[in-house]
Amino acid sequence: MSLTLADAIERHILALLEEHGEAALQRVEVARLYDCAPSQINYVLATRFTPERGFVTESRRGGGGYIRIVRAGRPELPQLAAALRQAAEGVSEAVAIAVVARCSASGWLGEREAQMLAAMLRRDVLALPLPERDLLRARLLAAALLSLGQGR
Amino acid sequence: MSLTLADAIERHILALLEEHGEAALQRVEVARLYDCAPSQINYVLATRFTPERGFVTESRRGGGGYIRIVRAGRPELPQLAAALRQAAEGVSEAVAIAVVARCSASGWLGEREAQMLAAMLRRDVLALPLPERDLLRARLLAAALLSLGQGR
DNA sequence: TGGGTGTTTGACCTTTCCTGACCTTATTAT
DNA sequence: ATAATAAGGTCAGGAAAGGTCAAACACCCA
Repeated sequence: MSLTLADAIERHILALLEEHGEAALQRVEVARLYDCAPSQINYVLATRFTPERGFVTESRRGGGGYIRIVRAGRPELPQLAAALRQAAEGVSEAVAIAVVARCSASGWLGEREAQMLAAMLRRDVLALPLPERDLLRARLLAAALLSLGQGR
Repeated sequence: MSLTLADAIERHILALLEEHGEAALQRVEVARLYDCAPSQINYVLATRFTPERGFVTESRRGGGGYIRIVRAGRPELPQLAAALRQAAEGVSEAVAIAVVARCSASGWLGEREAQMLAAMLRRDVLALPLPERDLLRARLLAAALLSLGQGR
């Protein structure tokens, strides 16, 4: 049960989250603190603070750059979104419309939100050849539902 | 999170806008106030007070010169959508976010709708190679805004 | 022992910020 | 008129972040 560097950094970030409700950090600083390559921070974010696990990250480059991690709120929608993301075969237009309709009916999506989503997920808007199109649609739907899970 | 010089100047201008409905300033004065190069003001204007974000700037050179910044009126959704669709180069993530923010600020998009759109238009969600990615983003954004324009 | 999974690094890239040298335009003094 | 002066504009370039990706490494476990 060796504590890897990645684990240590994960705890570091979790502690910050616990204490302040959000974790704001500078990549180089954390890297220096743990004496590792800066890209190691990206690895930790990519493997542990993913949307599937209920985290949202935001960052800015350049002078005064930063990385911010926050917890996503309600668990139900993110789970639905995670399921969608794992739909490796992608999501057809018909299925997507059905999902949107169900979310709308149950109150998760407003009338306008549902309409907007449906418009964006159309075949002719995505306009990609078929294996990729359904995959993209799945990613879009997942991103949309996930984003709602984080309140605000 | 470090406030950069550009951020500080942005706030300065926003405060003026908030207070007087417009911001009229002299480039050298502001530069002196923040102890920076005058061209820094142009940088702030070029990156933050753009048409995409709903600002209009006007200026005059020579003696008695000035810079004036005002908020633009409410954008017309169908026209915005048409412009987006015809953007031959596509739409970068930065521009897309700016457009969404502007529509949100002007009341066309609700908070949740803006959040959802921003999440869907991210690079890593679209996940396509670069010429196509920006084109797809343009189509998605246009479809979304247009769908709302229809409902009126 | 060999293959798979997860970790770590380093080289290279993109974005953002900020300045300084040089240019253009308007006003004012001669 | 012309020259001096007083604005603002442009652009290239350097510095300061964070991002990406492939390759090397490490640790299981059949």
